[in-house]
Amino acid sequence: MDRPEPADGASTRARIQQVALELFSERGYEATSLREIAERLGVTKAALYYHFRTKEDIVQSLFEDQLAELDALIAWAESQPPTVETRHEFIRRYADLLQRRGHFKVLQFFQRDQLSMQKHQVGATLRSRLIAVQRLLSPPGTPPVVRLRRSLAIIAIHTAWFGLEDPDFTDDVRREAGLEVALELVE
Amino acid sequence: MDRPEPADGASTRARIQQVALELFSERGYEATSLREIAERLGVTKAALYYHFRTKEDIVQSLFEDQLAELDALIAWAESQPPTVETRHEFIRRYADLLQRRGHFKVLQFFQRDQLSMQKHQVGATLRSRLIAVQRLLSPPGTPPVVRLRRSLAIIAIHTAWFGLEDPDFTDDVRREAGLEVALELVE
DNA sequence: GTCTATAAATCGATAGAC
DNA sequence: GTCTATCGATTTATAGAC
Repeated sequence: MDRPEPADGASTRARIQQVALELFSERGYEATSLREIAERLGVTKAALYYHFRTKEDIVQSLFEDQLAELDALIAWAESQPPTVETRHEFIRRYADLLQRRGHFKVLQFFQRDQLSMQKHQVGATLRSRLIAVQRLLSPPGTPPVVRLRRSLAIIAIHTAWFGLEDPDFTDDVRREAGLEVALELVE
Repeated sequence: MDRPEPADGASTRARIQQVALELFSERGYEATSLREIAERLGVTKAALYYHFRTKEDIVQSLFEDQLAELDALIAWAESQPPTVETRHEFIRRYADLLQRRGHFKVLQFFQRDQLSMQKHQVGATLRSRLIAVQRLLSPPGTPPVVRLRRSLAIIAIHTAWFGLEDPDFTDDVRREAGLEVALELVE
């Protein structure tokens, strides 16, 4: 199944993914051409097509791991009673998920380029999962103000990671602040 | 300065703006071609160029009014003492601004297509104004957790308008819920 | 003010050599 | 696995008739 890894470290495939996420995050998916990705990598456009069938395949590969982990987290939460303890534990696990392997970078790109992502299958799927998270925190019948607060709990974690400009904030500060505010919002 | 208005109601210029915002909001700025805008309007592409010099001019015109009002609001807030009363009044005025003339629709488009908008002058300007709002609510020295809460106050108003899927929510419910949560977050 | 026609550039994707 | 070369489609924008 796996291709052999070259001795020079990151595989070309992984380097394409890394550079693509960089450029997509700077300019947006639609405004980033395969020529630009290839140039920053020092290869030609045609080389990309050896590793990915289409441009869409590249962006899809960026979301895959994160989507699988999010699916598992949602499945866990749906097996639990809808109590405040479950919501607290969900928030903690969601915050862990985002921090692991820089997953928040993919989510930041998704949030800032939502409209481009909608027309791709992986974008529509991630969107539906985020809606599932909302439904899970706010079952039918939850009053509007409480629903808004619980929506903001998730957004608090996102904002802690990529909504605060201050370069003084360390990863630890962001993590702790996001958790503290999110936990009080799902009370 | 003003062009005479045709008798049939909305000027062609205003209809271009309306259709452009619709399509930009559906598919994103980059993925929307002038051909599509022209087709939905029932005119040819060339007609658009009589009313707007470039595609960028169209999107710029969508932000102009809102940017001017936001500038005025920021100027007002900067003339006030940074007290909790000022923050409360700012939140109320900001909520009013968003509701007036459907301004939240433009902001919704901006938020969902941030990356496309960054490379246009009007997008960079709006972004800098939103950062100014944050700085205003959280002067230097504000602890991270408090800063996060105050950032979320603005986001609460945005989310009330275009972040909650429920079609049962009326404009009044959204307005009141947004205000209530935002006000408690800037305490 | 709107049209037809077209210029000039760029894009995603493919063919085939090496 | 990467290259050169190119195809076909689409884009923003313009020229000039009406």
